[in-house]
Amino acid sequence: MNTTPPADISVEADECAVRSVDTAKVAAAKARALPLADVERITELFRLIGEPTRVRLLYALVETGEMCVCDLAAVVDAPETSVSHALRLLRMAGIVRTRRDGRMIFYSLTDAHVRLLLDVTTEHLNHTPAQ
Amino acid sequence: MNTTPPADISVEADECAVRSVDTAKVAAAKARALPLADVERITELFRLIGEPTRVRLLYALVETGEMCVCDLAAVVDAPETSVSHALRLLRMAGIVRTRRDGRMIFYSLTDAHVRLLLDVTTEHLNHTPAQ
DNA sequence: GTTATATATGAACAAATATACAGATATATG
DNA sequence: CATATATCTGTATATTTGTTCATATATAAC
Repeated sequence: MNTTPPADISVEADECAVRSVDTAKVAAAKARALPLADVERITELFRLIGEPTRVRLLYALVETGEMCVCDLAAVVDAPETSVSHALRLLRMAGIVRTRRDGRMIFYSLTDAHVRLLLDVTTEHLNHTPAQ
Repeated sequence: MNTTPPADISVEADECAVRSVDTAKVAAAKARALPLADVERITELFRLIGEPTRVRLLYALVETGEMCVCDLAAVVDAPETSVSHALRLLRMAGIVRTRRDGRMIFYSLTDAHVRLLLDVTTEHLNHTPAQ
């Protein structure tokens, strides 16, 4: 390995001199890095799922297909206003969609993507005891 | 309030009376709901991935296998202290693991789970134009 | 031993975010 | 029309969280 190569140390010409040890590896990682736009979309998706109430709302939709706001509020035992705010974030991100029927608005998952993410993760947790 | 319940409306006996429209669906969703411990673990995982620097760090590890802190800092162009803090969160959650070699500490993904999550999502984004 | 390097840790501060309350909108019903 | 219901929206606040700076630890080299 590159355990003792002081010959490999380099200083980049950026504004804030960044040291790197394995220059080739750094260059390769930079070359294959995700475009910023992709990073933002991925981050936004995971950030939105990463909150307890929203996870439970999404999971309820996975299980039931679609539900109205007040029923979702009943499932997660939270005020309808809070649930409405949470659903709005998920809807604006394209994670859930809405269908109006009279006074009620039914929410459902936009596609199978989030369901897959949750399934993969719950499956993984079943095989990985909590640390 | 509870006088003459029109058909399906019900009021639960909880502390903060929660209305529900489709009682059966609510009951089913509650019955199939994730255990709280699972909700917490899933939430924590997605929350940790849901931040731009950490996404980029994880993606760099996906691409290169393992890297030391200063090289990771070079890749994401952030101060080494920030990267160290970010990596600590990922390590405490069991998402990455460390290997010491001399003065340097090499980080890598603990298992294929996060790689799968990122792959599934980037694949999905490729087929879903930004809204 | 001392010095230099690589990383970790603690604390403080600013920015982001979830939550709760009040009020607004939209639809249904009489 | 007026009233009730289901949901939404705006705002304020309290909590969370990322970042930065200073300091500490651990290893290596001298």
